[in-house]
Amino acid sequence: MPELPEVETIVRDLRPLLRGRSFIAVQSSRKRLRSAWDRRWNEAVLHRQIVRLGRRGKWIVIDLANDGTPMHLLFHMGMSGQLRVMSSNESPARHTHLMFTLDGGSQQLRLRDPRRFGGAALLVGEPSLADFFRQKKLGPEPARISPKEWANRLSQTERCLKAALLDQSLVAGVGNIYADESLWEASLHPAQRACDITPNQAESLRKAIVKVLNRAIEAHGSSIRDYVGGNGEQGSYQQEFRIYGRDGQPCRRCGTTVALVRLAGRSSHYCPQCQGEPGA
DNA sequence: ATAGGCGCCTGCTGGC
DNA sequence: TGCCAGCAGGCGCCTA
Repeated sequence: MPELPEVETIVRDLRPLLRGRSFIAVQSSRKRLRSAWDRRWNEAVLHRQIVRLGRRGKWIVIDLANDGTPMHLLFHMGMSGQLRVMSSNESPARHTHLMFTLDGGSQQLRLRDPRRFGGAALLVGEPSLADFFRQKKLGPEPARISPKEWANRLSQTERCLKAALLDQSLVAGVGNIYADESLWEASLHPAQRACDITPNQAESLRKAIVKVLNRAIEAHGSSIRDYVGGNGEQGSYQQEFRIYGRDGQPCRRCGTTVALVRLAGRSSHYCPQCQGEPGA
């Protein structure tokens, strides 16, 4: 589930709750996560000050103090992940896989992930954080990419726009919801070949992505099923969807019935009128 | 080398 | 009412 706006919301929620604090105990379940947690890390993260919380693509990055050697605690939410600070008294919800008890003992940072497509990792020293993301082939942040580089990246793939936007190596953080929302915003058809669009279209798409992601962050993300922020609260951007999940309903721009197709193995919603047909 | 398909998991929904 | 197929916000591996 969580795409860039949801992950950013989790980070913003957790930052004031975690910064400056440390873990005094870690409990891990035996269920294997896609990004598997090594039980030896339970000990390694203890008693280190949490220095910084950030985000890269859909990854949450927590820096721990470690005498000059970098130590990064990473989380990925997959499709159904939740990362929240909760009271230690609260009994863990089903599918809670990691629990980090905070100093003082009364609160815990908990990772819950029913589908287990997410996970966590600890990077100590080398490989560096940059190497980790290089190995993952993680592309640039949408807000940082230059118009020129963006147009260049799109021009180099024959895949359809929808598949290109979902490719984390082309641009980091966009998932199925915000790909559809951005393509609608830019009036571009999801099946259009990325290399076929004009420089002007590429630029309007870049702006649309940044605009949609920023609006979603302001709304604390989209809560469809599982998603909640780092404080357990739901987002509200699902109320502002222009196209995602609206198949069969009238387009908010022109009233034409919103269509649903399958592209890159994912459901893709678009308006046949104002997003045109590819090549048309 | 690139692009598409499948599998990994659990839970919920809709149709029969 | 109950069952089961199909589908869900992601991503890595395999194949053509």
